[in-house]
Amino acid sequence: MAEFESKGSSNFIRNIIEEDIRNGVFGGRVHLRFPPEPNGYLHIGHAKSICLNFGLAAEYGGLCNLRFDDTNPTKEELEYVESIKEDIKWLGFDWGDREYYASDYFDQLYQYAVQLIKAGKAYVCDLSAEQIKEYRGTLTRPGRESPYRNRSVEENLDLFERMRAGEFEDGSRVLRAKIDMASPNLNMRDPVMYRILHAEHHRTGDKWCIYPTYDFTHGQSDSIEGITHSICTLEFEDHRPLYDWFLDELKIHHPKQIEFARLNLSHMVLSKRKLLALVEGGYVSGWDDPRMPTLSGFRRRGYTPASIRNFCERIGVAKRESVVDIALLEHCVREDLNKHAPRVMAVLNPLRVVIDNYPEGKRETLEALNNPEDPGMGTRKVPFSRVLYIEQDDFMENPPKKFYRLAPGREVRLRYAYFIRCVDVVKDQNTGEVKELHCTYDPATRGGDAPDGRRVKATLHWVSAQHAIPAEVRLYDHLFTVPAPKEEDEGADFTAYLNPHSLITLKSCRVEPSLQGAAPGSRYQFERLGYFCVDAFDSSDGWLVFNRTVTLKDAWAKIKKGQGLNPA
RNA sequence: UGGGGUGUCGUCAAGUGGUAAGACACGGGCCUUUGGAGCCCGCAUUCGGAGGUUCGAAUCCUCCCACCCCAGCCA
Repeated sequence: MAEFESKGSSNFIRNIIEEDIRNGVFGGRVHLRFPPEPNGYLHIGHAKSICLNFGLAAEYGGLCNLRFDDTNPTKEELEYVESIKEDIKWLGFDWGDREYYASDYFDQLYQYAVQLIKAGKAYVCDLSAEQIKEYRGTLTRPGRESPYRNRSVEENLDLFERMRAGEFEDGSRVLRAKIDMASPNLNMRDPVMYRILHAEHHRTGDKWCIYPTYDFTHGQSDSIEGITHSICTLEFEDHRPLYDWFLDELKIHHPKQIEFARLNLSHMVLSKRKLLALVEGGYVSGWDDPRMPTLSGFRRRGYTPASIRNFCERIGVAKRESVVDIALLEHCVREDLNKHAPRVMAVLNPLRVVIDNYPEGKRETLEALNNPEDPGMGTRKVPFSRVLYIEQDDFMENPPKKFYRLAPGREVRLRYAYFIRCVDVVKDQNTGEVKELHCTYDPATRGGDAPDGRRVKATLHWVSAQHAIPAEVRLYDHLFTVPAPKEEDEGADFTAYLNPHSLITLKSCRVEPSLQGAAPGSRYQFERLGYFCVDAFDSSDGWLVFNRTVTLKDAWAKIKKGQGLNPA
């Protein structure tokens, strides 16, 4: 029998799981979980973890739970749990009825704590936060034992019960594990298990005024759920000995923890702190600003769930910290959208073109392919008339080498329409700005083919002036100008690298009439320009707003850059 | 100067003693009614460095170097 149908390349986590299955560890079961804290929005880094956990579970015929690690009522909110669930569903994963909360285990956790107290492995400590810090020692100096470390089991039990009963103030006492104040691993220097927090929890209300720390919750929660492999990020590697200690002292099911490196994306920041700073500093319009790396931002930008899943598969999983080039993500959306997005013509910066020899008042309906990649997507009608708009960038009065679009005297093809030749250029008297082009068309080239076999170097997109719909288009670009927007040594912080052109709003665009009534969120390819989607919030029946998801690969832009011309 | 990790192409990343996959990016070509898409070719004599073991090392050993994480009653 075939080993495992391996999707993508192998990685160390797959290797571990496969070996465990082979050896019958955990009875061959694979049960994973995605454990977010409901204190913020999910971003693409979380997507990596979601795809990993849910993907691995599906791959090995296992299960993946969704568990909210909600142990800190002062930071967590219902709004976040809702957004997290929505984003996971959008990404395409299903946790079935296995929606859990660490807070569901508060009673059990309390019992575990009592069990450790009774075993002489935990004690109530009256030291203040500052004192605990002092007693902890440093990286190179061992800590000192708390004077409360050797209280009797009875006293500890009594004090802990009274902590729970609300007799003490926040911060006045904590429950600590009695491990080793001299351990080189600071996590083992009698870590805090419970703290007093008179705060209302979004799920348990005011039932508790003591809350377990993450360290005393996470491992046991995985254990309670029968998780086999607890996949988490690198920074928890140092905590593993502590989780092992709790699980072993408690003598309960012991999942295997595996750590991997979190995702970093070039030209972007992914830390919660920085993302929050972007939102609060007004650098972006919110958590779902299309420039944000949040799943809600990508959704609004027009990214497809499939493209993000594919990206997460392709970046791989490893322990070395790395920065993935955002070009790979962009490649993944293009790849998906190229196959599925209907094509349409839209002119972002209109330049008026009058076809001199085309009858005034005449209108024709031309047929256009909805997707050359997929004939099954059919065709549509596009109106043509005497006055058109083309892209300003598609005309140059004095074209440089390699520019083979429209220029005085030059002939080009209008996509699905006719060959046209530029015969005159109307310019603003004062500014010299090109206001309008006069062209002639060749009636014999209807549809875009010349019966005499003559060729043109370029094909331009266009819209009929009187039929086109006005629209707003938002052009998005990388949020940062540098691959790794780090903190500067002095002065500037990471916001110094914000790209001033990350959003360009165009309000005099013209799109072909078939776009009338386009559904919010629907995605299109604007031929020769890129992929765009109807903004789900700002677009309405009367005013279409499009977000640029990603540009098409642009050979001309590259040439321009090579020639040192303004990339514009 | 404690402990835990990591170092393979510009960027990710396979590789687990038998003679460096793949992807993105990049360069070149073909094709083209999107300068899109697609297709083809090229792209690490070398795996952080230095020694060593071996017929043979990115893989084993030794030493060294660099980078990341840890001193929250955050997760």
